[in-house]
Amino acid sequence: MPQSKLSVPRISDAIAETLERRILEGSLKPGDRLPPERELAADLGVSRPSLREAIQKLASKGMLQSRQGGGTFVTDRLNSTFFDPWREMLGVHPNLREDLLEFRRMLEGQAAEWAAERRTEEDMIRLAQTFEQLQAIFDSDDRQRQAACDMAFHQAIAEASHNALLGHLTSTMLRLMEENICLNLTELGGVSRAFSLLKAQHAALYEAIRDGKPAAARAAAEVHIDFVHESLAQSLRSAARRETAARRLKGNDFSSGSSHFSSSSN
Amino acid sequence: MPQSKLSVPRISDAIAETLERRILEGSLKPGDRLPPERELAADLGVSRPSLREAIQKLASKGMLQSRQGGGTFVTDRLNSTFFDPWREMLGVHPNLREDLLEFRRMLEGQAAEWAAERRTEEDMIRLAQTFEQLQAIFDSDDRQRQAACDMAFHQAIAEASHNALLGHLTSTMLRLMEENICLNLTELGGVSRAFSLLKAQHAALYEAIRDGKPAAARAAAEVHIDFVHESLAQSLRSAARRETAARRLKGNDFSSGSSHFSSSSN
DNA sequence: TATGGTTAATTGGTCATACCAATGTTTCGG
DNA sequence: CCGAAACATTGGTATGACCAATTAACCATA
Repeated sequence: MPQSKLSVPRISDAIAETLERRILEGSLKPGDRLPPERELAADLGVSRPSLREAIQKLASKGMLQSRQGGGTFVTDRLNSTFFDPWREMLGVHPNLREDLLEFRRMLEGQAAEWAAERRTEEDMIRLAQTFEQLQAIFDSDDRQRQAACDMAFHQAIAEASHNALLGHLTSTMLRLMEENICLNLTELGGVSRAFSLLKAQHAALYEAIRDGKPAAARAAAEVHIDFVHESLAQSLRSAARRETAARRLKGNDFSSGSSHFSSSSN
Repeated sequence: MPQSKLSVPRISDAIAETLERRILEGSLKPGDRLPPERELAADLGVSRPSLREAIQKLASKGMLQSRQGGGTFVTDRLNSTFFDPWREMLGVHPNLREDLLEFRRMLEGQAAEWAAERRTEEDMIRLAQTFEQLQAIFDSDDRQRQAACDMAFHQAIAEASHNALLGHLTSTMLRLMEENICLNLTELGGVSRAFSLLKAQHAALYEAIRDGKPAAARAAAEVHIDFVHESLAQSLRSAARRETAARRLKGNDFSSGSSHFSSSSN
């Protein structure tokens, strides 16, 4: 039993590390097929379940992918996702996106309501600043800055609600949605009417808070989120359409073992 | 064309998804220990190796961690994303408790409303179980179990709302308030009338959800939290009085975990 | 020869069982 | 009351087997 090195820590971790190193070193190139599990397990001197656990680990990191009867392959996109669990889950479970937006609707509605009740002079100064920046930046094409200003505005509202929990959660949530916001703004970029709608919604929200009208503020916030929700859904649908179309064009190819670098990028 | 569908749903993936969902919804709280692998595998109707592969996946995502001989635990990393800083702050700034309760009012109100709209048969079964346990346990004197049942009841409502974020946050928040709940129940222990009030509130909440009345459910939840809020405030006041009196008699002592009202703004 | 279908080997997916090692609990002796 | 030893629990690893999907080889037919 050759268990000289891999014994004390978990074997599967050691295996995963070995494979990961081979991949990163280039010994296993993207698209390559690994040796059969039985053979590889024998080579490494471990049992097949242990090897499989290691493979599962790497597969869940997106570095490997297996096809039953086909083999296990090194994936070609190494870039993404070994980050925030929530972030990853948002990608994996699209229904969580719904939950998140629904949750955000509640959160921002409540924040707007309380902000309209409780905003101080200082709050109003900051709100006015972020609001004007937001309205101004929408005339540019810098989606990044637009998203940043949008987040700043909503964050200012949340803090004007003077509930620390609400402020903190809003901040966390906005960070979680940053990509979505950016995507959404990009998608809406072509539609100038959408932007004027957004500006109107922000204005309604701002004025309701400024004028101390809680119910109106909550309503404005909810209208805004509903609009975001709807347009985000449209963005995703059209993105899905594009992807389907692309897949239809591309067809399928694959070669065994040897180097075959046709185009096939994402 | 062989198949363009999913490449056969691997059962380890299904298991991982199940566990993941339970964690996100709060059924498995951070810090919880899962059942033993053999037992859990039997419960899920799968083999232990498959279960282990699923666990490895989640472990590599940082959601679980295992100790040989000890068990497998849900990481509190998810938890800390939202609340870790808050736990210690709550000790230092008691005024944050106000924010927390206010926030809880919103959260549980919304959860009750959605639960009344969306509860399934399974939800109702679990709700009925936890509800009956809760009503029964209030005749005993075991504050720990009372608090546990109370939390289980509210958690069941949150999960019946079918919003993963709401479920997870409720779970986290309840854990954060566990001490308060215990303290509050102890304080109310002498007042038998208070307990009957609590039972009535729980009953109203349960029945509103059962009968599918969202507005009534939200109202019942808010009434309940308002009552908790008020009695908790009284508890803290009387505790503070006792402490003051004790200090006057004894000089110094470190009372365990009691509240020191420091100034602190905001 | 070329094409289509069938067969057989390869390979990942799942399961059952056994044993080892670390941990936690109980019990017993001091 | 305390500490150490015995025991039970639980995750870690290994072996072997069988199933299902894929791939490649083969053969029959046009």
